[in-house]
Amino acid sequence: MTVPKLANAELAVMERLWQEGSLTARLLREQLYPDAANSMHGTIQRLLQRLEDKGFIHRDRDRAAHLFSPRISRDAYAAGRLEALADQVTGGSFVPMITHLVEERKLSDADMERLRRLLEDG
Amino acid sequence: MTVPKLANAELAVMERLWQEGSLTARLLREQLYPDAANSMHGTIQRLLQRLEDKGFIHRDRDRAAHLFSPRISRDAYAAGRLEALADQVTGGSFVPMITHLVEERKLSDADMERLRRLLEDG
DNA sequence: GCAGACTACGACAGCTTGTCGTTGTAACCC
DNA sequence: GGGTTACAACGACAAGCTGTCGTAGTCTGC
Repeated sequence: MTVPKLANAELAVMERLWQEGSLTARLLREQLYPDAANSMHGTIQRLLQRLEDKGFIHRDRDRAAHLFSPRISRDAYAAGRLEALADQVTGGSFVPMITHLVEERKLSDADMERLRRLLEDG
Repeated sequence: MTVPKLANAELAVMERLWQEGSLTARLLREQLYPDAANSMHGTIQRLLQRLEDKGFIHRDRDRAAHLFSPRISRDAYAAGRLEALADQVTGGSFVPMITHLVEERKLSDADMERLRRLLEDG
C-alpha cells in the first residue's frame, strides 16, 4: 500500500492543513476542538506525530512551536486511495468502477464533460 | 456510508462468491483454507453471518447446508467504495482524483481509450 | 434414534484509533 | 536567575473492529 489510509481524526487534521497550507499544533487545536479542554493538545501532538511517521506531513522545527505542512496534496491522497481500492477489488483497473458509475448515472453532466475534456487533452 | 467497507477476510469470501456465483459454507472453507483445521468452519460461518448482516450476500435456507450468493456485484462494490472515498476526501466529486491519475500517467493507454469510448456513448 | 454435518452464537486476542496524563524542555517576563 | 507559560515527546489505555475458536443446538438420512 503506497498511500496509507488516514483515520478520521487524522483526516480532519489533514483537511485543515490542506486548507491553510501550514499550521502549528496550537492553531490546529483551536480550529478542530474550539471549546475543548487543554488535554486535546496532547491528542493533536499524537495525531501529528503519527501523520509524520506515515509521511503525510512535514514538521518544521525551526521555531519553538513546530510548523506542520502537508507532504501530499488532497488529490494525490485521493488518487492513491483510489489506486489501492482498484488493486484490492478490480485487479488494478479503474475502468470497471467508473463504468459502473456512468451506467448508474452517478456522474453529473458537468463531471462527464470535464472528464471528456480531460481525456481528449491527454 | 451506503456501501460498508469489507474487511480482508470478508473480501476473500466475496471474491469466491463473485467468481463462483454461489457456494455453501463447506465449499468456501475448502477453497479459502484448503489445509486448515475444522475450526475454520466456525470462522466461515461467522464471516458469512456478518456479510449477511451488512447486506452483501443472500442466504438460501432451502437446503440443510445454506447456499450463499452475492447481493452486490464486484463492480457495484468498487463503485460504492469509490463514492465513499469521493464523499470523504474530495467533496463528492470524482474528477479531481481521476485528473490526478491522468496527470501522473497512472492510466494505461488502453484504459484511457476505454474511458473515452465510455464517455462518448453516455 | 444415532452419527455426521451444519447452524448459531458467545468469547476472546490482536490491532488500530482517539484520548489523556506525565515528564522534560524551550521561551519569556520580572 | 526564578517562576511561569507553552510546547514536545511518549507511555498508557479504553473502545471498536476483525479474525478465530469452542460449544451448544438442529437437521438429515439411514
